[in-house]
Amino acid sequence: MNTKNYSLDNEQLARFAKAMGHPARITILQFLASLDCCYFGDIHNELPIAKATVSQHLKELKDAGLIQGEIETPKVKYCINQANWELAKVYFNEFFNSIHLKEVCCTTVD
Amino acid sequence: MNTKNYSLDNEQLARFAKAMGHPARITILQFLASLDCCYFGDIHNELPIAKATVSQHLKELKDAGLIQGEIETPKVKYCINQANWELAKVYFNEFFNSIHLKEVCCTTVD
DNA sequence: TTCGTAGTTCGCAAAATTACGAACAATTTT
DNA sequence: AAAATTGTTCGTAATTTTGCGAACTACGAA
Repeated sequence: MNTKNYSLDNEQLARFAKAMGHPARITILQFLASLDCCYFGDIHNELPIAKATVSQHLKELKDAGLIQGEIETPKVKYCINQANWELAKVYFNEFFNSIHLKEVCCTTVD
Repeated sequence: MNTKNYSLDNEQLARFAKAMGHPARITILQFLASLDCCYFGDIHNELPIAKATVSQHLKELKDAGLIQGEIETPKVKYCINQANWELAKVYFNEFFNSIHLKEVCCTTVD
């Protein structure tokens, strides 16, 4: 993204989080994961957006490594990328569980 | 964001994920959580970016509900919003754990 | 060969994100 | 009163994101 130095782990976690940062993409991931496997058209049917936009969201998920696609002419089959899915799961788990909150320090939420 | 209808849960999860979708914000959250509490200046020292930009990132985390701030003149104290932090934890856990992958369906990652 | 199906890519527009320096407030110190 | 400290807000710029329709590719069917 830029040349600022953040840890690689933080960059990877941010990349996963960013890919999940849109309701359409969350919906796609849940749908895909619940079926194990399906075609573009099935995904498009689940979403209230144009196919060009669905295609873009799928590309972003693919670039982030969370899903993978396979051409089965004339259709395109999509599924979860299991290895990276497990990786993301580990990253988020570590992120949330390595932290043990002790006290509330700020009382105001301005 | 727009008027498309996604489930409220998906919108909430996407909102949390989006807030986590930048390495600077991941760094802030980890730092804050490791200390329980600290001041703006401490956060700024951890990051390779200008204070105005840090302030913007803090605002986004606050808007997403993940942190909270309190003025302690002339400083500003920040900490994790514990209730929403737990909520996010639950959302991500459910998202990743409710899913049981069975088979690999796509072999190609084009 | 022409048509239909299934998706991707292109071109565009609007909006949001990221980043910075400068200006500004609010208090404390000198 | 003047100066220093601590952050936020403003104005601006560059880039990215989101979204759509239209054009395009690739294949199979009529």
